[in-house]
This record gives sequence, structure tokens and C-alpha cells, in this order.
Amino acid sequence: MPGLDPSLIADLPSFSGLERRELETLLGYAQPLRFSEGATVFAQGDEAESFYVLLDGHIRVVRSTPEGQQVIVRYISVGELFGIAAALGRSTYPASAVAAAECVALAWPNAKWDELTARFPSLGANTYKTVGGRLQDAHTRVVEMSTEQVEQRVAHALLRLVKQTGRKTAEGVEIDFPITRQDIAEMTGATLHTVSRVLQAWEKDGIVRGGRKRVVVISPHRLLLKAEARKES
Amino acid sequence: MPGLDPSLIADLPSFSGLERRELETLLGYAQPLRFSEGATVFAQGDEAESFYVLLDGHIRVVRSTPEGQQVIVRYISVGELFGIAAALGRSTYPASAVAAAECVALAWPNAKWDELTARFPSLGANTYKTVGGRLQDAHTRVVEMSTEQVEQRVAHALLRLVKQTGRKTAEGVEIDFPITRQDIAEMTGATLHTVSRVLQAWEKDGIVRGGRKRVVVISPHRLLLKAEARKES
DNA sequence: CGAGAAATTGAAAAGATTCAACTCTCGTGG
DNA sequence: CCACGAGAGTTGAATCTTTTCAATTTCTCG
Repeated sequence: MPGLDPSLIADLPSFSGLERRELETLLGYAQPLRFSEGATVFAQGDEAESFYVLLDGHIRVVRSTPEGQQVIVRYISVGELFGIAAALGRSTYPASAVAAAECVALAWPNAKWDELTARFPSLGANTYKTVGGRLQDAHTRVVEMSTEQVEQRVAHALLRLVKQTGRKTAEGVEIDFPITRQDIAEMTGATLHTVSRVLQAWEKDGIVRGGRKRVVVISPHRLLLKAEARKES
Repeated sequence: MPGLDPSLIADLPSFSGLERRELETLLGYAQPLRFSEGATVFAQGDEAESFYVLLDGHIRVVRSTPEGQQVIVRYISVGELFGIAAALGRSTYPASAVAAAECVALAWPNAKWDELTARFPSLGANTYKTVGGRLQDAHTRVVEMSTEQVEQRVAHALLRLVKQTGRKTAEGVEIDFPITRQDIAEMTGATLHTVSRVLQAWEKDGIVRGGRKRVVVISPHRLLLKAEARKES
């Protein structure tokens, strides 16, 4: 078996500072996996067996309440680590990971985490920088949920998606995977009805264009105004 | 100068796994500081010069929006690290730290962070476990803000404070530092008016007792019911 | 004791949800 | 190839929670 090609991960921030030989060693422990849209990579509460890096596609990280309501904690894009419960000192996954589109990922056994970070210190350092960034993101979201109303929160959520996964088209910037009103609602703590109304209003204004499981941002600039609007039109 | 006594920090989780001699070395770089109630330890946006461990008192970590609204990100209790921007790969503080009561803390220069974690690996490991825990907490809060209404959020916030800093009294469990309705509002994303009404209702029910800058939880059990209530009484 | 901060409370208004009905879109199978 | 059905989206009306506005009241510290 010819092993995986180091160029797969060589350019990812998570693996920066590693030599080609080290990458090869690392890949020796990795297992490539494919997930079709809607497939569950791991479920909240599961024993954490692996950590992952996303090579292609988009992953939705979801937390469910005891009452069954879902909240989308974040979207993972290509190159990002996910399922890193081991690095956080947890033995079960605190959230579920679902393929938002066709996905390819590499998985390492969690049992190897300590060994790998000991052998490749920059892997640990990079990971913790990632975790630090996510903590900032989470706090930002708490602030948004505390101080903004739905329209602004939806605007911020869309802008984040545009930056993270936007794909330029003739019309504007399109979110690069199927996303429903319900998904946006679960990202912003609103109902799909309210989200629908907000998007509808923006569409009339020519700021976005919607579609079944599609959102195209026509004017990111004007969307930013909506995101920052302290009241008024 | 006789140096600080290792017993100050020997029992704190952040320093577990360190030898007495190592603690002494560590303390050699630390500077003890006192802050009076309301004093600012560091301000959001400041160049991050130090990281801290709290030896006595309570610290409020606050994020402000451009519009001047404040959100309390978390309370730091005795033994916890704070201001660890360095560990998160940030050069400025993402939030302000304010003494919620008379405080004593130790400060280390951030410049020493890399050196110290290199010399004392368990310090790094402990810190990252802390950060991981805080990421979980932040996500939990996002979920609460998304799915619960004000009364439940206030109940959860109080229960967290009780667990973290509760002091048993004849009447019940008292939050161990001065806390206003406004503070609780900033923890829960509500207005002080709504918080006041909620607390007032609970007081009539005998679940809590309020006072100027004081909250005593008389029946944590019944408060927990409020926190979990999916609608109804 | 007085003054300012903190807390309470009623009434009106706003924002979002809930409920309900209806429409549109797309993929599948006859 | 077209019809059908389920999932996705839209939209009006009623309702509800929370905020906003505006007074007051209460407390505590100096």
C-alpha cells in the first residue's frame, strides 16, 4: 500500500512547521474516509475515538438540547480540524458532526493523540491556537446573541459564511453548500419563519437572492450595513 | 527578598504535576498584585502584557460592543487563570477584567509564556485543558441563549454562580460577591428590568431572596426546576 | 441625614414566535 | 416524460415575551 500523499495536508495551518518526513509518518496513522451529504461522522455523547481533518466538503457541528432542539455550533471548512475532544481533555464528543455536503476527511485514533503531540510539538501548538480561536468565536457569538436582534444576527452569520466558504458567481457570492432556512435559524437562535421573512425582505432590496437550499449574497457591502445597523432601515 | 510561598499555588489545578522546586522557580517570575473592588486589571484591546492567576476575590470578564453594551463573558474564581491571551495566540486582550470584589492575583509576563511552558510542560497541558473547558462552557451558553427564555437563562446563570462561588448561610446559598441585577442581565442577555421581575417573582415563591447587590438562593432544587422548565409554572 | 446608586413596577410598544394554510421545487417512479 | 409527493419556503394573523419608557421607592455609604 503506497501511503497517502503528504501534499494532501502539507499546506494546512494545522500541520505547518512539520517536515515532509514527519507528515508522512503522521499520514501513516491516518485513515481516509468519505461521507455523503447528511451522513453523521460522529454523534454527540459518543465515545470519542478519533479526531479528524477535513480534506473536502463541509461539516456541520451540531449540539442538541435534551428537548431535541438543535443548535449549529459552527461549520468546518476544508483544512480545519474537528472532533478534537482529546485535545480538550474530553472522552466523549460534546456535539455531533454531520456532512453538509459530500465530504472527504482523514481520521486519526484518539489513542495516538498524546504520542503524536509529543513527537510533533508544533501539531499541539497549532491545535491549541485553533482552539483559542474557536473560543474567541464562541464568545463573539455569545455577545451577538446578547446584544443584537435577529436581522443583525442573520446578517452576521451570512457574512461569516461568505468569508469562510463563499464562491464567486456572476451574480454575487454564493454559499458553497446546500443550506436551508432552518439551518440559518439554528445558527442564529431564531425560527425558520423569521429567517424566511428577513431573507425575503433582503431579496426585495436586492441584497441577497434565495432559492431552495441556496443563498447568494449579491451585495456583501449592504449586508454589512444590515449587520451593523443600530436600528432603522 | 524572601520569595513567595509555593503553598500559595501548590493545590491549584493549573499547577498540578509540578514539583515544589518548580513552583518556586515559577513564583520567582510572578508579581503579586492587589485590586480593589471595581478596579480594572486589564482592558479589552490592551496590549497583552501578563497572564494571571487569581488568589483571592472574584474577577468579572467583560466584552464590550462598539455601541457600548457590555456582556459578562465569565466570572473567574480563586485558583483560575485569566488573561491568558498568550496561550490563545493573541497579542491583545479580547475582553476586560474587572475586580468584582477585593482581589489578589499573581501576574507573569507574557514574554515568559513560551519559556515557562517549555520548561514545565504540565503547565501548558493544564492550561489547555482549562481552555478546552471554557470552550465547552461558551458553547453551552450559546445553546442556552438560542433555546431558552430569559427566566430559564437567569436560573441557569444563578445555579452556575451558586456552584462556582456559593457560600452557605443560615438561609440558603449566597453568591459570594456583590452582584447587581444589571450584572445578571449582562450575563444572560436580558435587561435589568426583566431580571428584576423574574427575581421578584421567585422571591414571592420563596426560591431566592434579593437585596441590594445581593442574591441568596434559598432553594437550589426549585431553582433547578425553573431552569429546566419547558414552559409552565 | 442626604444623595446617588440600585431596585421595583406599571403601561405601552416592539420584535419574534406560533399556528395555520398555502405554494413552490425537485427528484423519483410509474 | 410527466405526475406526484415530500421537503423547503412563504406568508398572514394572533399571541406572547421582552423591551422600552417613565416614575417611584429603597437602600446604603459617606
